[in-house]
Amino acid sequence: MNAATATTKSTKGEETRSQILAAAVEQASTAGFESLTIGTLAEKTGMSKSGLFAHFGSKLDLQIAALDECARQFTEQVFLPAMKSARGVKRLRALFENWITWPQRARLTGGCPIDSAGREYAHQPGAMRDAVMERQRLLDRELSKAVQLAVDAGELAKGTDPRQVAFEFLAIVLVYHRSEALLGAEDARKRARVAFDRLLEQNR
Amino acid sequence: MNAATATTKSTKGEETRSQILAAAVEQASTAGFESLTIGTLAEKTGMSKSGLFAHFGSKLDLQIAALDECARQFTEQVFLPAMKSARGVKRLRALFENWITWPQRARLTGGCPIDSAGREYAHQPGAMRDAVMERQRLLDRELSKAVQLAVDAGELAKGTDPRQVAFEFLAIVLVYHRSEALLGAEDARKRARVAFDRLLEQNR
DNA sequence: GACAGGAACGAACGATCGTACTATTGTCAT
DNA sequence: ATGACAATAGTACGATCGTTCGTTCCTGTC
Repeated sequence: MNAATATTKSTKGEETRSQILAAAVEQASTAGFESLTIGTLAEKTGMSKSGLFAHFGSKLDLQIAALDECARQFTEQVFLPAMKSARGVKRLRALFENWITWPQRARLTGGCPIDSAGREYAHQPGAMRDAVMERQRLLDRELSKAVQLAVDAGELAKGTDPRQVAFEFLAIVLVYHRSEALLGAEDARKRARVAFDRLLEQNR
Repeated sequence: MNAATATTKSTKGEETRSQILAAAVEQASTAGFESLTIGTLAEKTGMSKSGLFAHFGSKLDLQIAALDECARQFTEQVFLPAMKSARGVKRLRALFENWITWPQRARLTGGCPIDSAGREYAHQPGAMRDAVMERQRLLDRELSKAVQLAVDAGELAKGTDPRQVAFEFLAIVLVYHRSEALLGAEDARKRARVAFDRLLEQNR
């Protein structure tokens, strides 16, 4: 590799693989991970079924790879940027704002894929469920930690239960993503922000 | 029909049709409406594919019928019972409590099918989406109305925005159904109730 | 320029999908 | 009891599913 893509070493295979995953993530965001299909994905990427299939070895592996890619994008575009804000309420706000604007910014026309995956596999045992719940748990922990930091900084009341606040934080995010289609993104966002402000206010 | 099932007139056909729908609702609650399959459903009800198919005429009609059945059960088991409580906060509480305990009471092992449908079709145009969103809108309106009654009764503050409260009400319900699988039903319910109490408190 | 290895393709498989037909069974008013 | 009609079964169709296999193409090394 002489002077390749500069940022990342990438053999040809890795490159097309990530193209496939990009298509898969978009598909999953609109119609869910269960809708991922070798044939459809092959058509969307202009490949043959077998050529695409070879990158993963099984449909399940493809689904899991797509889930990982979602998590990676979430970390990169929602979580890490928020970490640049000062710990405390400011960071919580950044996290919230990044999160609810993420699908739009990332051109995930179908909304938050994390939401999608959570609902799809919550009640269906298997490898996907395990993977989803592990991610979900991690996210919950990080969220609680961010709340705790706000408490430590004295920006939220001493007695605050971080996990309860994280619970309600997630509640607002979920209902936002749900209501977006129903109320329109604008109204939904306004309501979500009002709810979030009150959540912070309440625990101040 | 001499003295049939007493409560409902029901030809043989209608009876098996409702059996099919019962199976469909259960299936949809765990794996979503998109997972409904003529073959699987036929096997589960002990019928032939063609025999089952004849009841609906198309898969789409089957899905819509299953959705209607969900809505019917919701009305019957969640909404109407709450209407027996005195209007105001008491009724809101009943609505909330009935809602979060509904899947368990109705043996919908996969959680709230309304939640399922909302997420599945929010971003996918078509007849199912239209049907889901119509139901969703109706529910939203009824919920807001119930909140308004609490305001009128002086149990919530004068300036309260009923639709905002309905929004946050729904937020808690959604996150509850999501977290149930993650945290266990017991913890999730506790957190949901805390959140709900605070929502009421806040607007008092 | 020959060669190796990775990457993509084409064709085919058994299974299952939704749906259309026809035939058989069951139910109910007369 | 019989005839009409609703309810269910049987069979077959084209399409698509995930997957396998053998072949071809591309790329970089000696």
